[in-house]
Order: sequence, then C-alpha cells, then structure tokens
Amino acid sequence: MPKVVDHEDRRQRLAEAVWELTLREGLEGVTLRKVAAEAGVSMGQVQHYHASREEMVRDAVTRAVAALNARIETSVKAAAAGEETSAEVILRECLYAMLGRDEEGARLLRLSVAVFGRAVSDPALARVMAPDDGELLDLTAGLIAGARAERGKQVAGDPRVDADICWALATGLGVDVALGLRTVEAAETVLGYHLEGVLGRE
Amino acid sequence: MPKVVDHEDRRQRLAEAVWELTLREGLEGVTLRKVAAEAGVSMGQVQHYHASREEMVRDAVTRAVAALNARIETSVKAAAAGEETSAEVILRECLYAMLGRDEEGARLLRLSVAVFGRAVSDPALARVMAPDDGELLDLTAGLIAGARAERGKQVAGDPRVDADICWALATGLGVDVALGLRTVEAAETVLGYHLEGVLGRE
DNA sequence: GCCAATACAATGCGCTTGCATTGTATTGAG
DNA sequence: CTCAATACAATGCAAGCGCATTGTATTGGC
Repeated sequence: MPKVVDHEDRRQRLAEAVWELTLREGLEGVTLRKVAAEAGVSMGQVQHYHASREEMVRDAVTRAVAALNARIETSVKAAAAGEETSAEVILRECLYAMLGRDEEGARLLRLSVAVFGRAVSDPALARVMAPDDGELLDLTAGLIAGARAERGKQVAGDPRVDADICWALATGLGVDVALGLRTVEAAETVLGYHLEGVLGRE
Repeated sequence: MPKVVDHEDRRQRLAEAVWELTLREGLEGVTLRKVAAEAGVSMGQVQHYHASREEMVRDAVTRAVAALNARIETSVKAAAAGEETSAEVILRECLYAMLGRDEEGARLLRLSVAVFGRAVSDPALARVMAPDDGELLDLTAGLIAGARAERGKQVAGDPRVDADICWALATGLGVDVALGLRTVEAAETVLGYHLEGVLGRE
C-alpha cells in the first residue's frame, strides 16, 4: 500500500555516508544530521531506517566488513581466473588486497582502523569486526602449502600458523598504511619479503 | 607569588584520567566534565591546565606514547641486567612488551589501538603516534643479528627488514589482543614461532 | 473512491557539550 | 602590610546532540 522504495538501496547509501564521515572526522563525528546531509536526504529519513544512532553505525560497519570480505573473495577469484593460476599468485593477490592498493581498498582499510579504535571499548562493535571462524585461515594455509609445492623447496613450518602470521602482519602493515606512516608500495615490499621467507628463498 | 603546586603532577593525573575514560568509553567519551570527575578535581582546574579539549587529549596521548617507549626501554634494560644476557632473550623481552603482558602494558596497548582509530582522520594525532626515526629498528636489527650469531645458524635475510617485520607483526597481534580476539599467550606463541623462523629453526 | 499502511518531512524538547567569564583564595616579592 | 600574580571554583551560554512527536504525501487493496 505504501510508496514503494528500495530499502536495501536506502540503507546502503546511508552506510556510505557514515563511511565517508567516519573517514573525514572519525566515528565520533558521525551524527544523524551530518549523515542526512552527507547522503543528501532529510533527517527524518535517517530516523526512519535506523532506530538509533548506535544501530545505524553498527549497520554501516557490518556492511563495511562484508564489503571487505567480498573484495578478498573477488581478488582471489580474479587471480584464479587469470592465466597464471599458481597458488603463489593467488596468495599474494589475496594478502595485498588488505593493504589498500586501489582507492576503495584504501578507504575500507582506513575505515577498519578507525572502527578498531572504537571497538576497543565497545564489545558489540568488536564482535561485528571479528574475523571468520578460521575459514580464511584454512584457505590461506592451503595456498601456502600449494605455493611451497610449486617452488619445490622443503620448508619447515605449519602452514596454518604461517597463514595466521601473514594475516597478522598484513594487519600491522595495514595500520601503518592507514596512518600514513608507510606507503602501500613499501608495505607490499615488506610483505613480499616475508612471503619469500615463508615459501623458501630462491 | 602564587600558590605553589606541582604542574607536572597535575597534568599527569589529568592525562591518566583521560586514559581511563578512553579505555572505558572511547576517545569520544572524553569530555572536560568527565575528566574532571575522574581525576576528582573541578572543571575549572582542567581548563586551567589545558587551553582546549583537543590539547588535553594530545597531551594525554603524548604521555602515553612516552610511557610505552619507557616500558620498552625498561624491559630491555631489565633483560640485559639479568643473568641471561643473550641477544635473543633481550629481543623476545623487547617484542613481548608490546603485547600487553602485565596490566599496565595491556592498558597502554588498548589505549594505543583506540588512538590509532582516531588518528586515521586526525593527522595531528597521527604525528604524535609516529614511531621513532629508525632508532628502535636499528636496535632490533642488532639484536636479531646477535641472536643469529648466538645460534650459529646461517640465515638469509636483512636484519633490518626482519626487525621491521617483527614490529609490524607485533602491531597486528597487538590489535587482536586489544580487541580480545586473541589472548596474550596465543599472541606470544605466534610471535615466538615467527622468531624461530627469523633466527633459524633449531 | 475510500481506507489503511507506508515513507518520509518538519519541528520541538531536554540534555550535554566546549568554552568564556567572573569571582575568590592563596602566595611570595618588595 | 601591600600588591600583583597565580590557581583555581562557579556559573553561564550558545551550539549541537539524539530522539520523540506530529503532519503530510503517496501508494495498493477493496
């Protein structure tokens, strides 16, 4: 009976306004009025789609996490579909995706770090940011094992722990990149150096 | 001519109140009134010592960074003064200090991550958080070279890059610990595993 | 055509915020 | 003792906040 609108589209637009504001002014700078202005809608509409500011932010963060996961998945598929379908290429592509090479990646990376900060004192947010239950780790461990086999070098070490380290290292480098303490290229070089050690130096 | 008070002590107490509030409610929860209440002083005193909220927060963060550096230095000296003065022991002690083993360390770690989040959209804060200009990296690189020599194993790799990786990894693990996604013990295990690879597996 | 449900828009309220202002108590120099 | 500088304490204020409320325009079912 009502005016028919695309709810998902509305929420996504609001979420993107929250992202933009968070990047520009931090999570504390996200207010109902500013989000409305940023999205170019009335404050009434914002309230209509979110019961409270807190819920609005949570929705925006949830969507950001989903977008980040989607990007990793996409980059893996893109690498796997290329002519070079070696495990090593996929592994690199997958890890580098976390360092914010392109613009959207950089935005999501900086957004993640901004949310990390708030999640320290907000368990609800921390839960939203929590990584997948080992699925990604399994995938990465498989890629590491595969890449080692490709190189034909014998390397001691549990692939799962090595995968864990790779992601933790990517996180640490990502923080530096997000804060402007390191360029993306420098971070990729460091991560590449580490991978050489993990896969067995040629 | 005036009433004589210890300015440094006043500022330090206010800074600690800011820390506590940041940990409990995030940086956005730090207000003049709350800081005054937390420190058990009047709001007038807070204003007397800080021209603005922003300057107050910056001072508190600066003091936190200094405290963190002091802790690393202390742990290095403590390790060097012990009976086991091997480079490897010092190296481990130094890196583990970043993971928040004791209570104060954990507080400073969580505080750092909280500030990271704000620093993404606040260059002035990012500058305050910026690490020392390679001094720490040089020290760590020296310890890595020393530890390798102790083990008597030939390991390929530039100690400086390896040191860089160690700290970036510690940062990544620290974020996980701060968010409660990893226990301190688990983080230490992972870091220890990485060090085995860096120093040459026995 | 009517009705009820939806999707907003507009306004208002109570509260909190950073900060300015003003008043006052304390001190050491002269 | 006087005086001026310091160290607060107390209060006030405009702005901005989240949220509640109310009004209105649009739609599809009957």
